[in-house]
Amino acid sequence: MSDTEKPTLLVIDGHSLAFRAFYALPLDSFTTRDGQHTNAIHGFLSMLILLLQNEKPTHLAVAFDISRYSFRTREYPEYKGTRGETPQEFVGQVPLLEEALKAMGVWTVTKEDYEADDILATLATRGAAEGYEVLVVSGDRDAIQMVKPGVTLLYPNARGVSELKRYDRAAVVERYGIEPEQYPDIAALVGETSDNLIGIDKVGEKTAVKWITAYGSLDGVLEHADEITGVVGEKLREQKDRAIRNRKLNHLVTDVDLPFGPADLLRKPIDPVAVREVFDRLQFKTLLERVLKIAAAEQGADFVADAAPVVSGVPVIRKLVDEELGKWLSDQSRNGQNALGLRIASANGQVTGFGIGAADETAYVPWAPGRPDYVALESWLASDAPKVMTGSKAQLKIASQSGLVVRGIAYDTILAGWLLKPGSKAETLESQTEYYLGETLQQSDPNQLVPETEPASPATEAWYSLRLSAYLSEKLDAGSLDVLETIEMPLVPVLATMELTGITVNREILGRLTSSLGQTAADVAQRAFTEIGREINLGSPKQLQEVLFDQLGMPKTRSNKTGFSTDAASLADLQELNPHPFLDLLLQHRDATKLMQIIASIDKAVDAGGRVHTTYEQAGSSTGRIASNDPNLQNVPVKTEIGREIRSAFEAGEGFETLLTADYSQIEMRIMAHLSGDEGLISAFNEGEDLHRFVGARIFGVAPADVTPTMRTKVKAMSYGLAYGLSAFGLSKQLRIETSEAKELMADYFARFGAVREYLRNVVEQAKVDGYTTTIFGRRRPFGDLSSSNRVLRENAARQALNSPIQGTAADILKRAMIEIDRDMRGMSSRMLLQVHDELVFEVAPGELDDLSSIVRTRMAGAAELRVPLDVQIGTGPNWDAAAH
DNA sequence: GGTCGTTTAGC
DNA sequence: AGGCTAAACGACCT
Repeated sequence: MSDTEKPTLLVIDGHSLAFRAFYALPLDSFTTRDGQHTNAIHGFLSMLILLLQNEKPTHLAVAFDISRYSFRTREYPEYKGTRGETPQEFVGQVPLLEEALKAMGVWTVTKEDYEADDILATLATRGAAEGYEVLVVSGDRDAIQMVKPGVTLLYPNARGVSELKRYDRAAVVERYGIEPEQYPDIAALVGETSDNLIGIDKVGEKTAVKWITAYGSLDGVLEHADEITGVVGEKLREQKDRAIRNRKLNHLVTDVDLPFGPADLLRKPIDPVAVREVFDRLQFKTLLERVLKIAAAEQGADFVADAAPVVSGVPVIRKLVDEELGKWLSDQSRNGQNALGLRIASANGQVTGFGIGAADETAYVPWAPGRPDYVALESWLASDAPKVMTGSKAQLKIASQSGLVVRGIAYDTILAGWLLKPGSKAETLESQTEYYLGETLQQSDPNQLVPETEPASPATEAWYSLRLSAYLSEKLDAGSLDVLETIEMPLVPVLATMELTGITVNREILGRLTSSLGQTAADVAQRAFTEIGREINLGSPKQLQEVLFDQLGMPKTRSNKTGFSTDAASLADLQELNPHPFLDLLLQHRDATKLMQIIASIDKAVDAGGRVHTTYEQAGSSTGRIASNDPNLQNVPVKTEIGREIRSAFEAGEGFETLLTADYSQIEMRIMAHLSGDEGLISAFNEGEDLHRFVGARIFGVAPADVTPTMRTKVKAMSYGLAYGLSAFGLSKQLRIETSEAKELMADYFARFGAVREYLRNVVEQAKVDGYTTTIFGRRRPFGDLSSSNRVLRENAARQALNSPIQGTAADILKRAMIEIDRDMRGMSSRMLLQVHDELVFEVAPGELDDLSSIVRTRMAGAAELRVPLDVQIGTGPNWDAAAH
């Protein structure tokens, strides 16, 4: 803005514009994966962004109505009375819109007893008087009266809110044939349906304009009412009170008592971190980019993705040879007291160098195997001197493969960031630097042969890791920091070793299974095609729907986004209502192909040494669990006979005696017993009786010996379902019983185990107050939607909240056990291979079985002090299936 | 080639 | 209208 230009004040009627957007954009295309509708927010923000770009306002505010009641409804209760209930889908969007506006530095203003348009009129009047160029955005026609020199109205056209028509004085005259201040007089005569203001019968815009032009104002028209001839004249005289009332109500107040003036509405800077957070939640990608671009243009390049990197603060990189390095390391770390940032650089799986970051200095040491002068470096790496890394597990593995020992990894910013925000997308050093520090780290672009910009040095990266750790530690609460220090960090080398070790897989077994399954699949498919008289792709839900619902005319199943569900439960329902051989064949085909897929994913991961190496995702889940990928070894089939055959392909490696598996029995139920303090459940576990039998006996009022298998199945489903927030409806579906019976079952359960219900209720209540849940070891999971006005969202959040402490505590417990077991196994040749949520798999070296069994049992059982014992089942055998129990 | 939705394997 | 995952595939868009 140059000195000669006037400041621009932009004021927007929030509700009217958002509401217009709500009806202009299709609800379905603007809904997040969680079911939150966003069409009104999207429409509004995209309009706002255009305004920011085109109008470049210096001052900006969005006014909202507090409720639908104002001084107008007090004077005339029917005012706006024709408006139906505001749709819930809209109401739920308003708080989120306000959040987004806050993140964008936009003032939002309200005033009790007034409508947003009154605030706008007041600000417009004051703004024009104080020398602002005022732009008013409103979807309410009454806003026309605000137009005057210095005040322009931007009014959305019929198509939505993205195109705004400018009404200055001349445009109003051209469109309506009257001056802006005369508009309320016209509207008073004609009436306004949307406000439930009825006008004079037979008087439309044309007549009203003619009269006002002739007599100057509504008062003039009423004074000369006698002179107006014809039926309309009669109506005017008869109904003039309507016009007077309308005029009173459609007059916008221009002197609302506001605690702020135009000057106070100076725009605040856009907060890129907050904007990212809110827009991510809303799943607005394009809008996010547009906002960040505006932020870059307005606020400088500091924190914006495509902006130039900030280099000013990054210390100079020193290249030090060994003796100097040794001194430098000990100086910078104060003899290993202070943590230093570390980045292990590599190419093609080979270490190429080490970046080290201290507070004000950084160093880079290129590395090649076999060079003799790394004594100081290697001794520092192998020492307990604390090191801060970002993504330590992958780097540790590479170092390991290059024969380097790295110890003392005290902090990983990826894990810290995950504990702060579990469940968000996996972070990288680049994304964390940008998100938390607001700076851009140049990364090498693998798609560019000749890079335009030099990627950041590992030394710079190490320095950023160190800075990030300081920032994150400040953000983390004590409990999360404790989880980081005592669980997640010690687990890193344990997982790294497990990944490097891998597990032996017998490919012959897999091969045999694949060919037999392939045979079955082809066979079943042929028979299925015969049944329906044509060949389709059985894997295409779309083609299946055609066959099932069009060709075979079966009853429609549960609907989903692409039509009707064809999942196993739906097909089972169909089989009951409308038996057909095709259904069964289809299920068999699905079964066979699914197993083949799983086998293929394992088989193609077997390395030259006959072992598969999964990668554990330590910082990905929302609850604290570890995930396994590439291949996923946590979903290897087990429930069916063929599944167990697949498991039998996982064998003890050459030179090892046997596999050993150890798992917790009913750990989640035990945690629930502990957390709820339910005496009934606690005694069930303490007596060591079969849990479901014990609970069944209580619920059905019979002796434990008389609990039938049917009763046990029901109780088991019930118990497990509780920790997931299962409803009576869900239980009835699963057990294929009547909802009424499921309800009774739940009532009986809670009658006997009332503390469980009490606990589950409390978890959600407490989470609503705190905004997060906690495991018994202090791991947190945040929840924002527990008070959402959107029912689906709110109830989903409640179920997640009641499950999180249970699932999360179970995850904590096994992680703690793994750390202890790994420590106890030092010096042994046996190895920990796999983790499957409540199970560990080991490879046992000759002669170590007894020792290992005892270590595993002791450490797993002792990983937490609960009010019930932790029961550990151990089994051994030549393969994973045989070692199961 | 990327993203979304559906389905299904495990806990 | 049951929590947490990974993966494959089809469908659709660019």
